[in-house]
Parts: sequence; structure tokens; C-alpha cells
Amino acid sequence: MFQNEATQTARDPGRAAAILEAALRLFSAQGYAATTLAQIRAESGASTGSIYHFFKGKPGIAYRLWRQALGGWARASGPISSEAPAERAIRASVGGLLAWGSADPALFRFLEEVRARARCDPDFARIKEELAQGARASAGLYGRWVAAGAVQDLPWPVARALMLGPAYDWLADGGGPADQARALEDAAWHAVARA
Amino acid sequence: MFQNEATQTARDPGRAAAILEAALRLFSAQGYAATTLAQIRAESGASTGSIYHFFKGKPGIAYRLWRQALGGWARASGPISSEAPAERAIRASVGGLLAWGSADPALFRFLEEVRARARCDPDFARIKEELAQGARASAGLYGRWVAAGAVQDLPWPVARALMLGPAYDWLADGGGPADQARALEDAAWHAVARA
DNA sequence: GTCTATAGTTAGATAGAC
DNA sequence: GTCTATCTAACTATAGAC
Repeated sequence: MFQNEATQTARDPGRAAAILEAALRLFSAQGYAATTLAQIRAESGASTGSIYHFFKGKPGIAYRLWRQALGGWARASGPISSEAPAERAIRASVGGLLAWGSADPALFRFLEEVRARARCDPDFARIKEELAQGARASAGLYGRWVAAGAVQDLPWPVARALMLGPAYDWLADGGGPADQARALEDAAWHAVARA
Repeated sequence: MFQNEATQTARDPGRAAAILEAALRLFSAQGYAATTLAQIRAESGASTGSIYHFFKGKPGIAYRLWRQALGGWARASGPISSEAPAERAIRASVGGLLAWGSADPALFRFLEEVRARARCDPDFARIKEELAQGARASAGLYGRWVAAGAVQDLPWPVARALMLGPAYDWLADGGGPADQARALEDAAWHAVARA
């Protein structure tokens, strides 16, 4: 307030968002490493200066998009209490991934790439940490379901692979109709459910 | 023959292979796009000239590594006749992937990246074609199993996701002990087997 | 077959005007 | 907050001696 309109020539409503959208289009089409700031500039209409004003370079853009992706998945999964029964939680999580990934394939593809490259790319150091934290939390939750006798006693890497592996693979391949997604959600539950 | 030793100062036994090995180490650690020829030069000890003598730049190296990967997987799966029973073929294929991927994690990680980026990266145009060909062949084979009543009547993308998705996910996460691999092979078969 | 040298581009990042 | 101009570094690929 008390600010002259002339001193604030153009405003951000759109600028930062446009940069994110342009970057996502490029990341999902060519991959993160192969995308240059020059391309983001051209695709978004923003200038170098604006990009560095809003983000800490390419890694900063990637981090924000990654948070967007996690948020989208979580929203599509709905609220999952940590005391929810195993079947409800697993179906919500896998179903949420399938629904969100189908609705926003570009962001899903970016999530996939980040997951693969976070292991080593220093640009993703912070993401790597948060990813490991999430994995520990999930493993703990699964362990409690095992103790409660709700699911098979599988090592977490195996359980995770059985539940999420097919969904990731199907989405990475381009997804498909909703009934296929439903079949994958069913399969995810039955793969770990107590026989 | 009839060739003076002096005219052939040093020989390839090692040169081309060293380049491939160095490139694979770097690709699997940093990703294809993030790896530069300068790094391959330093890691392999070869010079720019040698690299371009044996390969058509970075894409040429990638293609050769990709063929190596397919060969390794196929060898680990053993001979699979197209008339083999569904269970035998599926167990061999998935088990082969798990065994080979566990034994050569770097090459597996590279295979994963190629699969993800072949869709768009022009460097992988040839790989993309051959990948599509392989997918058509697999889908046809699965269709014959369906007709024979050996497996569930699932769309190929779903069947593929159920059989290979968990294996890919587990290997991408770093793999694990052999009994976990065996559990995944079992699950792959039961996920598509006729109930 | 292997090398060095270098051409020709393009990368990410900063400075400073407006 | 947005821009242009520019720096420095690094890239891929080729040329040509040995």
C-alpha cells in the first residue's frame, strides 16, 4: 500500500506460475537435465531476470514442481488418517496416484524422473532427503499393519513394489481408461492383503 | 595380415570396452543427459578422437549399452520358446530381469532411464522404434495366452504393469536379497494367472 | 587407431538500468 | 518486478598430425 502504480509496472499474477508451467512442459517432454533456461525463457515469455527473481535457478523450479506433484497426489488420495484401516489407506493412496497421474500426466512424468535421479543429482539433494523421510514413514505404517495382521509380512521394499510398482509402470506408459486404473487399485490391495 | 606392427601402434582390445564401461558408470550415476564427453574421456582414459572413432558420439554409446542391457536380460532369462507355457515364460522373463538387474545394477539403471526418455529424446529415436516393436510382440504373445485360457483377459498395459512393474520398482530402489526377488517372481505370475 | 588443438555453440548465472 | 547485456565456462564435434 501507499505504492504508486507506476513504480510497479507489471505484476506477478501469472509470471511465476507461467514459468512453472513452461518449465513443466519442457521437463516432461525432454527431461530435466536436457532442458535449458533459454528454453524456459522462450516457452514462458519471462526473462532471465524474472526467473532468478522467483526461483533459485533450475533446481529451485524443480523443487517447487516436486512439491506441487506431492500435493496433487495427496489431494487426489483424500485425507488418510494414520489409524485408517490398511485396505482403505492403500486403496486411497494407489487410487489417488492413478487418478492424479492420469489427470496430470506431465507432472507425473516429472515426479518419476525426480524419483529416479534424486539418488545422485546434486540439484535434488533436498528432495532426496525428504524422499527418504517419506519412505521411512511409509515403512513404519506398513509395519503397524503387519503387526495388526491386516497385511502380509513382507519386507517394505517388496510391499512397496507390489502396491505402487504397477501403478507407476502403467502411468509411465501413458495411462489408460478408468476401468484399467480400477483393476490396478484392486490388484495393489490383493497383492499385499492377508491370504 | 601383412601389416607392420609399427603401423598399428596400439590396439582396441580394451579401448572401446573401456569407453563403454566408463560411460555406463557415469550414465548410471548422473544420468545420460548430465554426462559429458569430457567426463567419459577422463573416466575412460580415451581421447575424443578414439571415442568418435568407435561410436557415433554419445547417442552411439547409449545405443550399444542398451543392446548390452537387452542381451543381459535375455541371457539371464534363458531360452524362451514362443510356444512355452505362460507360467514358464513369465517366470523366466521376470526372474531373468530380477537376476540380471541385481547382478548389473548400473546397466539396469541405464535401461530404466532409456525406457523413460526414449519417448521424446531424439538421441534415442532408433531405440524408441525397437522398443515399440518389442512391445507389440509381447502384447501379441500375451493375447495368445489369453486365448488359450492360461492367463486373465487383461489389456496388455495392465498385464505388463502387473508383471514387470513391481520388478522395475524394486530394482530401481536398489534391489535386495534373492528371496525378495523370488517373492516378486511369484507375485508376477499370480497377478495375471487365471483365478 | 590414437592423439591434440580448436572451431563453433550454448550453457548457467550476474549486473545494473528502468 | 522486469528487463537487456554480458561474463565465464563448458559443451559437442571436426580436422589433421602421427
